[in-house]
Amino acid sequence: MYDPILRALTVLEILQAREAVTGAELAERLEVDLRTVQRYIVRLKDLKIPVESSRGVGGAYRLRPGYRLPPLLLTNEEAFALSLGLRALRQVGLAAFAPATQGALEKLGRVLPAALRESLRTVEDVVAIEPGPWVVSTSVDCLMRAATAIRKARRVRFRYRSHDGGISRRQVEPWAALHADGRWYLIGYCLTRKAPRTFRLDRVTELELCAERFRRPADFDARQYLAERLPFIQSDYQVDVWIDMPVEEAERNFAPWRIATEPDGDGTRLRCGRDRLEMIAAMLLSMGRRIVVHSPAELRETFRQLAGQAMEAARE
Amino acid sequence: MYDPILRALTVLEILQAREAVTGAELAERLEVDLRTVQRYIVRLKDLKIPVESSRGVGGAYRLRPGYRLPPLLLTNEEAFALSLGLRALRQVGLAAFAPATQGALEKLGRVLPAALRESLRTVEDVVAIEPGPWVVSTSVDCLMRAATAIRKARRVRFRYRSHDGGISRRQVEPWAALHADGRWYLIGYCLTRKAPRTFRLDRVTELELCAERFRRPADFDARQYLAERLPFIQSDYQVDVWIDMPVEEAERNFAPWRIATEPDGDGTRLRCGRDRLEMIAAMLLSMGRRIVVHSPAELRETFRQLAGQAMEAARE
DNA sequence: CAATTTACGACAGATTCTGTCGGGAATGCC
DNA sequence: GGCATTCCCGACAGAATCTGTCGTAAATTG
Repeated sequence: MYDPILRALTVLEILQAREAVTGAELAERLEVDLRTVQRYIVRLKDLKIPVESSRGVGGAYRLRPGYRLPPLLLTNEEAFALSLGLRALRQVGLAAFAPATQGALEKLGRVLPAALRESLRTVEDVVAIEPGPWVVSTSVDCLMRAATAIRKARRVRFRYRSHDGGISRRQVEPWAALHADGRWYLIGYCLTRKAPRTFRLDRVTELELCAERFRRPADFDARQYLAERLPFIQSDYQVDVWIDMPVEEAERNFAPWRIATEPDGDGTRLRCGRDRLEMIAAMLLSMGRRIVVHSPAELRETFRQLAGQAMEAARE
Repeated sequence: MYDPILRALTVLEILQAREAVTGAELAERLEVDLRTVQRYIVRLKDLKIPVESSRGVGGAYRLRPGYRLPPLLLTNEEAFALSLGLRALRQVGLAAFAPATQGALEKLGRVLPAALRESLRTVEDVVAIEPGPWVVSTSVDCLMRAATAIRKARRVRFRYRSHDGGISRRQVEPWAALHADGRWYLIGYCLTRKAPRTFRLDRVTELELCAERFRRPADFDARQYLAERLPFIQSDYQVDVWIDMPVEEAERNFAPWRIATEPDGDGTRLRCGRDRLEMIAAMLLSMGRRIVVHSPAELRETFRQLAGQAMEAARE
């Protein structure tokens, strides 16, 4: 065989695959004379390929360490975003990703040029992100499985702890995974309850993918669905009050807090589920508007108590 | 120049660097005839290098996608974390990073094996993150400059819009950048005011690095500092009340909301800055504990009003 | 010091490379 | 359908590189 181009590329290939290789080994592999091998080495060196060589006993040729992996071509901003993004995972309750984020950062650092490695280090050393106190920790594995099931349109089954502590087994056709207000939610059709349901992923355990597939409802908008359902997530009380406030203003004030709004005369009807009434009552008071309680009856009692406390505080 | 090995490697190099390249361009670059270029292409194909070619208008040579860059060795979890992290940037007010995150995702996709590319796509297609309504948008450029200045211990100067709307120019020795409660803060020594200061990055414009360097205070703990200062950030009122609640419980309830706590007899002294008193008054009421107002005087009036409103709501 | 490995110039015969020429296929646009 | 543009390919003869052999040398290790 007499093919110089092929041989040159073969030498390069062998050098990338082996830690070290002797001239004799290359000669045998290429079926050429040792002198010819030496010439190929010189050719590669001429071509700026960093071949290193050592003489004497144990002597051999090597490629300069790291040469085998070329750089990943990211911009400075992209590198910054990747690094900061890994940090921001704590903000969505996924601090458990820490080992993976550390690993990813190290590996990225290995394939990026020095300048971009600097950006990674800047985020690492300088920037801090504090998750809010309402952020709930969620299993990384659980989220990843759920996301995969959604993508592959595969049913899932899991144990679910509802808000009152009861445990049940569910089988679900998962439609979407979404993070809001510090919690991860899984939305889908619950075959166990025969209705669409919203599950908090921090209450899900033993989530497994089933073999069965399903067809997702067409035009399903997860954000919209959750925005509508979230006010009524399982709670001890269903609150229903009227407030003397135009619906546009009410929307602005209440919708972000998962309180459903609906026009009602010249005011607004507010509805939501809550486990405790003090917070919602206090919040309504802070608006400084007239309020009419429709339900629950306990809410009137709560207001009576707040009134007493407020009078006392105002006195002293 | 007559050097076939060099030419073969040059063709390969150009193909890796360019999306597509015509025979004419290669011929010009290599200073050879078009026919020779065609032969080099055939040689590379013979050597199993996946060169693809198209004829006619817009015809050119390309390397098969993905061939140009070897795989980045990430685990599935790491790939998921990287992708989800980019999504989570919206949770810290950095939606403006969107072009960079898109670019980073595409580039990662190019260097990852198909299975991991699948993980990237899963996050892209399936997972949603909704930032809370209190999250404030912040300039990416501003944050990156600030972070760089901190790392290099370089002074910065910028225009600052304080909470009451006043504009001032500041020169600062930046110590830390930190995200909390939906906002980015820059902590440092303000040379203009001759004291440590905390700035909200969304109120900073025209931030530039200066040539001067500085020495950061030893053992500066940004988190600790911010936790202590945040309750008293510029506000219209400085609230000071006592609540009949043990300090441990008070810590649990109030510290997360940027309210400073301090033991006081068998209760707790609470202090914080606030622009409006209704919310803090309502929150205090919702604790159902006895309250004593130290300041401001207006807070007593606020409680009186809340009492009236609560009585009215309890009635009907 | 001996054995082992890399390093290199010179020479003549062997082999590849190159431009030119002529002919063809595929694609997109007017 | 015609035209312009791009890739595809065999044949030929002269130009250029490649190869093994030979002799000589440097560096390393035990």
